[in-house]
Amino acid sequence: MAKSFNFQNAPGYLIRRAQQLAVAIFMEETAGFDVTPVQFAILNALMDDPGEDQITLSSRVAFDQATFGSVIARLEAKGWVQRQADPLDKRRKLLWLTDEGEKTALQMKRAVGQAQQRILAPLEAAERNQLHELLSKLVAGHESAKSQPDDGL
Amino acid sequence: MAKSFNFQNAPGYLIRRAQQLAVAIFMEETAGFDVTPVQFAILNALMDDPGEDQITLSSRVAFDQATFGSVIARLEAKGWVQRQADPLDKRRKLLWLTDEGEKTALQMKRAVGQAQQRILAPLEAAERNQLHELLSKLVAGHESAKSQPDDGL
DNA sequence: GCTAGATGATAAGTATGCATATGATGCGAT
DNA sequence: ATCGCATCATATGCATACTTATCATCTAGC
Repeated sequence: MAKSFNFQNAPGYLIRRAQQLAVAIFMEETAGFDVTPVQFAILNALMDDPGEDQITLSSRVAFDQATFGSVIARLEAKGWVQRQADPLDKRRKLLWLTDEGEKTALQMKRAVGQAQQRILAPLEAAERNQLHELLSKLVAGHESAKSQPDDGL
Repeated sequence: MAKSFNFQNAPGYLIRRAQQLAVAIFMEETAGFDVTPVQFAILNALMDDPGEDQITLSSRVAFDQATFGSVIARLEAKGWVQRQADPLDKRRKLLWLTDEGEKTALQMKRAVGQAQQRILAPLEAAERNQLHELLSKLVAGHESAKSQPDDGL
């Protein structure tokens, strides 16, 4: 019937829609904190690894380094993150959570957890596990393919 | 171990990563066409429904209307889309593919199809179907929740 | 017909997301 | 020690995404 590509069934389209939903739900649940998914991921990663440099941290949260600086600047402006030059390598800037940043991040955890629940709400428990495994496999597969140029396709 | 939320296992994080991968693969496969996933979706939708107005079309491709105008402007600048005021309702601008736009969109189809294949490459055939169904259910579930309970679809 | 509210489109502002370039710095080889 | 190259951070530019506001136009209700 349609001479066009049925984009609504394409995985790329479904993934984009899922991403829209996930972000919208995250923003709803964390309304009042003035935080975005990426900003929370950064705060969270900094809780586990304080003093990390921007490059290392940006790769940990799968974020491009170009935008990363401006995101950090916003977190710094909110008083949640501190930036400090590495005395051993002046190219680097190391990052720490402020006390305020850590306190706020911990307060957000409940809302973020509820957002993750709400994202999966339309699925049964078994289906949630399935989706998690499939997405993990998908992401992991492409990540290993990226690092191995001749992985045999 | 970690006092932080394990964001790398959160569905929101996995969906964001999947979206990054999907867009990157799309751009690789369609390199040379100078097109983005959203732009292709618009061209594609216009093939099926020529003469649609921007609001209707933006909801069909799940795109916010504010950005939609600028995307259309880029497609217009490339000579792929024509915009024309609706004589029956001067608020509306109706959209058509140009001959060039239609020709190019058809040429892109193969590359887009290959991108979709590559996105799913890490999964087995059965898993691809599973993922498709789970994402469809997820998206559909949130869409019905968003609309009125008695909207009858 | 006239006006109040709804609707289509655009504008402005913020925040990713990515590619490329640039400057500062570190490091290895000579 | 210095030169060449790699690395970290930043800057620039484009393209989504979303929110709110504004303007023009349409339509309903009277």
